[in-house]
Amino acid sequence: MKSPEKITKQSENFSKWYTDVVRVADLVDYGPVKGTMIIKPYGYAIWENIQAIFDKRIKSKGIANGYFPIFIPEGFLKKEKEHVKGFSPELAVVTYAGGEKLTEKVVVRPTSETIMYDAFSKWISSYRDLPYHVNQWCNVVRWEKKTKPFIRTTEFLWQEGHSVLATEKETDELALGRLEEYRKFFEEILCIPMYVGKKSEKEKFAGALYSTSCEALLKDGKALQSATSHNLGQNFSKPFGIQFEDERGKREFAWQSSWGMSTRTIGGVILTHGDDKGLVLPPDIAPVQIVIVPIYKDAADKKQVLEYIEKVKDKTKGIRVKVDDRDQYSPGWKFNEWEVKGVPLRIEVGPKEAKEKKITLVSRIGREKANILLAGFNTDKELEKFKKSLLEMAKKFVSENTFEVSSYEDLKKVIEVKKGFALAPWCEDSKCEQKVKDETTATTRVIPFDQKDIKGKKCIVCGKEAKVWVYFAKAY
RNA sequence: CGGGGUGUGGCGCAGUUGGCUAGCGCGCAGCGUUCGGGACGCUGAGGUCGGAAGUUCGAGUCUUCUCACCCCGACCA
Repeated sequence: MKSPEKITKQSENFSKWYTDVVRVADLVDYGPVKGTMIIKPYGYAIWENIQAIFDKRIKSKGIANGYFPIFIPEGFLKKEKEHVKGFSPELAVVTYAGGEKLTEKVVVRPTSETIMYDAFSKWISSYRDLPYHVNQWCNVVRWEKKTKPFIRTTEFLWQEGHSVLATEKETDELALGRLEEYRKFFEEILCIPMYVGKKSEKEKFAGALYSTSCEALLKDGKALQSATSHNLGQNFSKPFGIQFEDERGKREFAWQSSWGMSTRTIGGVILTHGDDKGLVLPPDIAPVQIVIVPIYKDAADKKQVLEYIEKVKDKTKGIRVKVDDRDQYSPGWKFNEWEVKGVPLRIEVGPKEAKEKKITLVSRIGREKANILLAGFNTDKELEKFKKSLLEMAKKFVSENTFEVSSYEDLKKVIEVKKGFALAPWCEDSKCEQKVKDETTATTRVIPFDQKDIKGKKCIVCGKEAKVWVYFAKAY
């Protein structure tokens, strides 16, 4: 309804700034159970926009949606031993239901591999059934110790896509293809540049052959794993018995991939574009893309201004535009309100504009006021311009906060002083990775796909021959 | 789980060595004046002070226990 509260400055307390923004912009409220979050209509509208755009992209690849149960027999999780080991500390388990103690405990899904793959084993029997894909939009529950709205919550919303393929090669291609779809989505729609690559053994998904990820560099220098795509190999098809007969009649275990993106993405948007004024939303996902604030003193002005606004609205067909004609708030109050809420463009219309057939256009970034003729105003062009500068700003920030390092001292400096990403030569030994984590709390984020020449480089931790370049950063 | 902190109307807070009708700002409702960068006046509604037990003639205030949340770690696709 109203946002009278001030937002803590980013430089004072970044963490407080974040929680202030999500609350004051009316995105969420805390739920009564620790770590849960109520997504309010304005926040949910952002998610719906993300869903709508990405869902369309999934379907354009010929992948349809399905829905699997939220309850999973506990035994399913146990079939893949790394998977259960990875997830058991954070499971919510139902032991009592319908007034009775359950003979087999039921797990609230933390992810759906197991319940889906049990079903797949019944549905797939021939190479003609492959590739098989299904995507689902749903909620999952992970009982995390430390939570933060959108970034890490006990229950969150996501899409999880699951693919079953015949060969390793196809699975590699699929997994990488899906990751590239995420990367494009983040860059084109959310204006967030991503580092993409492979996860280290230590950081991979529990049960995967390997994992790939999109990592964002946020305003506080931390990394946010924003979407992942895994090659699960035959790790699940074997325990779940997903087998098919190939062209020659030979029975083979299928290859699998899962890929997902969650409401965490909204946290990434806030932490990439937000400023001391509040949210800044990329136009494609903004619930309100343009807000029109009428300005008038008396009834005669009001009539004239509102009539003129109808003409302005003719120029904004097909986009999400809102006219804020609430009388109880002053124009200045409304300006601030919609800035907190991250609306990309604002149009101010008063008697002057109405008379001169003009509008006053103000961007959420920059905020210089442009007094332009209505006839020369093109919404698509303006929103496109906004998007472009948003992405440019984010790209600039990422490149300014990514540093190539050649020594352990440099790495520490980047993590602790400069607060950013460090690209470092690494021997791929998890002991070295662990040492960095123990001493700096930074972890390996991704081994980028585009590897520069590593010949002759030494691992910054142990000094032995380096095998890859890897990004280190503190992670959310 | 370890360290630190906070719980008092919707939000932010004050409340003295225990003392009688628990205050303030914002927000909310009504009326009036305002309206080009968070307007103002008057009137009003709203709280068993996180919970439990105890000490006391008397507890927001003291004691013990407990719960929740926040920050920093640990843990965690």
